[in-house]
Amino acid sequence: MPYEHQQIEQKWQKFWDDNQTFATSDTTDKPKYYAVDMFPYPSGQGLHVGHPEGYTATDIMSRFKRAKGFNVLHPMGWDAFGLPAEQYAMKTGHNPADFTSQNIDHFREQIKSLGLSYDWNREINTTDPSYYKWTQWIFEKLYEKGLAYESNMMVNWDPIDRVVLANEEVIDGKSERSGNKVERKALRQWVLKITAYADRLVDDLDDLDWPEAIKEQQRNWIGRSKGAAVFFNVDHADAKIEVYTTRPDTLFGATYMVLAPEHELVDSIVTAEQKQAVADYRAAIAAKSDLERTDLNKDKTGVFTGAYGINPINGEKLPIWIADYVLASYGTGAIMAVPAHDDRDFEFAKKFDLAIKPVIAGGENDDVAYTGDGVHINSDFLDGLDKATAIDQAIDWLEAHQAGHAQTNFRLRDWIFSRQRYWGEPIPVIHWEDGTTSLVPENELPLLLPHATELRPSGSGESPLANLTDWLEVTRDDGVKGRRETNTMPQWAGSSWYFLRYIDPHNDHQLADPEKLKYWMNVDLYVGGAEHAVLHLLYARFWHKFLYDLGVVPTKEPFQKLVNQGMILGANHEKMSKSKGNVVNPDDIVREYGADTLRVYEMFMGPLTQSKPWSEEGITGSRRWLDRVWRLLIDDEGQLRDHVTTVNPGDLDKIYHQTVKKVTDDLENMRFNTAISQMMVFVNDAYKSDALPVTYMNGFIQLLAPFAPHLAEELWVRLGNRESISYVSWPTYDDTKLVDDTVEIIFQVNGKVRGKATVARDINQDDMITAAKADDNVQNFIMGKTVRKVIAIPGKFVNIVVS
RNA sequence: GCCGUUGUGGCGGAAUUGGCAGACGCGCUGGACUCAAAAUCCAGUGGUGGCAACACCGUGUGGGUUCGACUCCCACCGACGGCACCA
Repeated sequence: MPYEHQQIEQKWQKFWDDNQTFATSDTTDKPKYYAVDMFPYPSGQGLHVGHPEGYTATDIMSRFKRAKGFNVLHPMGWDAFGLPAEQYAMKTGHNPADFTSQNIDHFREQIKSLGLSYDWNREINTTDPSYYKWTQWIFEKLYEKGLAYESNMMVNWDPIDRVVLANEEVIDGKSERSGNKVERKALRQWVLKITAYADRLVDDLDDLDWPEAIKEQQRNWIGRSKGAAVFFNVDHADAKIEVYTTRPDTLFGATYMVLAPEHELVDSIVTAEQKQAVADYRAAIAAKSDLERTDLNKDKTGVFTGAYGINPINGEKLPIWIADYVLASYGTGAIMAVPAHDDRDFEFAKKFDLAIKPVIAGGENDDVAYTGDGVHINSDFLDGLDKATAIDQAIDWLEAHQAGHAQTNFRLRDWIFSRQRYWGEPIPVIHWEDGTTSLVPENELPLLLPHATELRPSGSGESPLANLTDWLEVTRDDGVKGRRETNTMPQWAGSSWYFLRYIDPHNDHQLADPEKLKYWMNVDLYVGGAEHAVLHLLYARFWHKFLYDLGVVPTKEPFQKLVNQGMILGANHEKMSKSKGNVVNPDDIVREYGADTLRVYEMFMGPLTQSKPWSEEGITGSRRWLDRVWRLLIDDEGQLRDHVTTVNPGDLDKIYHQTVKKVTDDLENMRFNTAISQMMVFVNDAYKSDALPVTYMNGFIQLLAPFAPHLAEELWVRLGNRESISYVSWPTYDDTKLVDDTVEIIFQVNGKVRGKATVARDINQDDMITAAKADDNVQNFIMGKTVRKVIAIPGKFVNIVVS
């Protein structure tokens, strides 16, 4: 009887369901292990072959840890708010809730067909009111703590989808999602003060077991920079300009100043003669998109305001310019320019013929700014100092003369949290006609998203909720009328805390029980794509730290260990896409080869973290191996083969114990590909053996079970064991079985292998050297030469150095 | 431009601490089984030379350290990802 994957996989999936094999208890004295997948957006496309990769990895770890005696929490859920559903609803006239629910059913069915050991009792859905009640609750807490505020902001506006995008969602001036060109537009927005947590978000990265690349991306994104604020008086005016600089040591080299065109002081300092030029320049800048101001335009522009600033350190008059290479949104929107030692200032100074004054020795070349370290010159009390010392002394001087102070700045901006969309969590706020704003009372949460049969753009830039009058308009007991907030939350909201809800998914009076949170947090393993390096992972860390400050969660960080799975590419080494025709549908693979084959193949392709191309031959190879495992134990009639026996002739002792050790070690380190290859070696050896000791076969099937759980359950029973392998304790190995009495040592001459010999394991150095010198081929290479040195490592090799 | 990752047979990849490069799989070649084929089982398979023993070359390139380097150091080249006037 051949290996019939369909029948076997259905049988065991039903068994796990019927027996609630993977339902997780909160009350146990076992150590815990919490493994989470980045939950998917249930798109209409269904599952992609990339999904099972990460899911299989966490599933293998979960099954392994169960067998190792851990209480494992391994849940799944749906990140189900999002723009595609809204767009589809607008097109078809359906409600997003209805087909989102269909999509979820489809996703769940597909995921279940992969044999993943989720506790489905804990399934969560961000669009479920009992879930988003708590998303809204967190928002209210942020509001109460002053971390959620309204602001008129220049936002990234997608004019076609009519949505506001976060900076992170804009790539090369286009919407990451729609590809539409993004414009600047001023809109009232809800903003979360993530910058209040900037320092902690940088500092706490150090203790996390995350890929260095991701940590570095977050550090760069937050962009902490240390420098100084310096105050410049404006000549003949009652105004003071504050600039930010990381190089206060070059203050003596400042030759001009620049304000961002939007800077609030521009109007008050501009001279009559320059008024028109400045107005023209600002008008020209306002018409430009962000893309045109940055990426497309490397050529510097600007105009002189006619005003002068006074350098506090030496009283020099510096012309004040406006230029768009200075950003209003960073620092104070004003800089002191030191063209001798800053590339951008240098370029600007060259173009507009401004003075260049070196204050650091080392810049011999007049064609570029010298940005390196060196001895300070032309700098009065800083002369002769190096960069670090000069920075410290300059700051001391500024502080002593009330002309400035040390200052830390961040690139990170506050998080624009509102979207002009229907299909998101309603922001639980009411704007009253008396001008006040209030939260929806906590006991009235969740504020339900009203059911809408037909979604239409409001046309005003507001979300479609603005059309739903019944929902929109409210009246207070005292007769004052109000209007609900029509903005909804971004998709990042629900995904910023979902891993907490799995811990206590049905709690209706708390986000989650603190005792349960204390037991389960942190997440021990979090697996997902690297595309979430700064978006989701930064927001989730921010909310988590906020909840930590509130005392809601017991840990400072949510995810102790993060692993990014690599991408599965098409067979042509390119990213899978419909247009390239290289998409592989997991349903087809599961049907034709089975979920176990898909799992084994995706884990065997290469290291989890690496991108690797799909191969049709590869998947058949994995299937062939599972067939081989089946045939090793089961004969053509479907009976256990006779050579599976209780006697042990000993020929598999070493390879069996080696395999247990290697697979165990590899699993601890998530090296799934090499674990599988070791099991292949074992099977190859087992095929050559006349007798297969049943204890070894049991142990091998246990090693296989995390990878190919259905097949393993089936063979486990056929080997005469009681049903269900999931909680049988993991096999152990015997160190003494790993070593032979004899070892093969190699003989080298000048580091090249010239011979080998099998010798007793405990041979001493002298005997090894004697054996080496006696070797015929070694003789050929040392004869007639002087032996300079002999290196002998017992049990490994002898190296004879001759000349 | 800056930051990060990475480079090994025809292909995916292994080599955990500086110690036999290429485990395992795919592909290919040969053999067994078969009327034949497929499937399966067994064996071989980095390149060059040689009947062979074996020799020489070989981990992106060029140098270096070392008895010994895929592994460590320096310089460079290519691929991928991120950031990109952040003062």
